[in-house]
Amino acid sequence: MSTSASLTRAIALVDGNNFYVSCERVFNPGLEKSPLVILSNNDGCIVSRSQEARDLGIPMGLPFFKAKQLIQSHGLKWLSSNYTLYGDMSARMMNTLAQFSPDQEIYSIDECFLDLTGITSDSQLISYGLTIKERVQRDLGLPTCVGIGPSKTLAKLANHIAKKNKQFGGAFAWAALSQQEQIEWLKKVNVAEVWGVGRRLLEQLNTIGIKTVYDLQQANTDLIRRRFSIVLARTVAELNGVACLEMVDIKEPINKQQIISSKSFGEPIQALPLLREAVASYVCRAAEKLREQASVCHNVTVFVRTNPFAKHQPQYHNQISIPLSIGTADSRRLIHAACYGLERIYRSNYVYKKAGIILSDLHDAYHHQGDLFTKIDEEKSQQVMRTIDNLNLRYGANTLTLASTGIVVGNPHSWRMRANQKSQCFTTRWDEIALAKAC
DNA sequence: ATGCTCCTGCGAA
DNA sequence: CTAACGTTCGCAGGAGCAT
Repeated sequence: MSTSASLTRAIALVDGNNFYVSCERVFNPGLEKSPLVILSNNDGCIVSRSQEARDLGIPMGLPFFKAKQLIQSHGLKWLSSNYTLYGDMSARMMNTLAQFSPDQEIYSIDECFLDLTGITSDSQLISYGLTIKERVQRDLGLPTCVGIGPSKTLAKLANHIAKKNKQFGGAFAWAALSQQEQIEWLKKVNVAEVWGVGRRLLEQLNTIGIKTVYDLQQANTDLIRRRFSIVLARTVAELNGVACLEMVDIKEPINKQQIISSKSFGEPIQALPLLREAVASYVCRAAEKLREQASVCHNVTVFVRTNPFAKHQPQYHNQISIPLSIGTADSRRLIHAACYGLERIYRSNYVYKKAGIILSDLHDAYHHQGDLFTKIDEEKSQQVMRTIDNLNLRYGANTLTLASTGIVVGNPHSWRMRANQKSQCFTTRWDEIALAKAC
C-alpha cells in the first residue's frame, strides 16, 4: 500500500571537466595555465582541450596538424593520450562518487549518473551537488560539474549549463528554479546540446523551425514520433520531466554483443604479410576481451581500407565475414579465420591505412555446445589461452604474444600506432614513476 | 499480413 | 623535409526474404 504520491526523481550527472587534460595536470602541474590538448590514437585528432585551448578557438575533433602552427604562436602544449592513466583515474573517481548514492550508473570514462531520489530534498540538491564536486576535487584533484534533474536528459542538460555558466560554481539543479526561470534557460540553450541530438538530427530539426531546447520540449510528440523516431519522442518526454530512460544496473555487467578492434596504421602499408600481422594483433586484443567476458565467438569479420582523405590515391575498402560453425575463444583459431578473410579481400595494388576485425555472434562459453571430440580439444585450447592471459595480466600486456602478430623486440613495426608524446603511467607502473624522477 | 535477419545510419564518449 | 583526419559500442528501422 502506498500512502504518498511517488517522488519526482532526482538524477545527477557528474562529468569531468576536460577529463584527459585534467588527469595529465594532476601529475604535471607545469601543464597548468597554458593551452593544452590531448590527441586521439595515432596522434590524429584533438579529443580533449583545456579552457585556454578552447579560448584559442580550437574545435573538438580538429585534426592535429591543422593546429600545429599554434604551438609556435601561442605556446600550445600537446600530449598523446594515455588511456591507462585515464582509466585508472576514472576508476578512482567512480569509487568516490559511488559513496554519494546507492544507485550509480557509470556512463563513460568521465561521467556517471547518481540517483539521488529521496536522499535529498529539492532545496538541498544544489548543496549536495557542490559537496560531490568538492569531494572529487579534494580526493583526486579532478574538476567536475554536477547537473541535477528529474530525468537523465534534463540532468545532462543541467550539467551542460553548469559547465558553461561559472556563476553556479559547478552545480546546477532544475528543481532549484521557478518554472519561469526554467523556461528561460530552455530558450537560451541550442537544441544541439540535447543528449541524442547529433549533427544530422540538428539539421532536420532546424528545417522545421526547432532551434532551442524549448522548441523541442514544446514539440508535438506524435509529430516527432512520425517524422523522426521513437528515440527522439522519448527525448521530448524526458525534457518534460517524464523519466523514460532507466538507470542501468552496473553491478551486473552485460556482456558485449560484439567486440571490435580496429586502428589506423602509424604508416600506411601495402604488403599482405604486414597486414596479416596487424590483423592478427587486433584479433588477439579482441580475443582477450572475449575470454574476459567468458564468451565464444561464431563470426569473425575483417575489413581493410585505404586512406579516404588521400583523394589523389586509388580508393578501396572491403570487408568479409567468416562464420565459425563451432564457437571459439581461441586466439589461434580466430586469427586463422581472420587471415583467411583478409586474403579473400586483399588487393595488392592499394596502399592501406586502416584494418580491423569484429567478433560477433557471441555466446556464453559455459552453455556452448560441442561434441565429445571437440570438447577434448577445447579444454587444451582453454588451458593455453588461460596461461597466456594470466602471464600478460601479471607481467604486463604483450609479455607473451603469438608469433603471427609479428616479432617486434626492439624494432616496432611501422604499422603500430604513433604516440610520440605520451605521459607516464603514474598510477599503475612503478617503473615509469622512477623514469619520471630521472627526467 | 506478419515475422525473421541483415545491414546501414546515427549518436555517444 | 612533407604530410599528416579516432575507436568502440548499442539501437532503431528499412530492405529483403520467408512464412
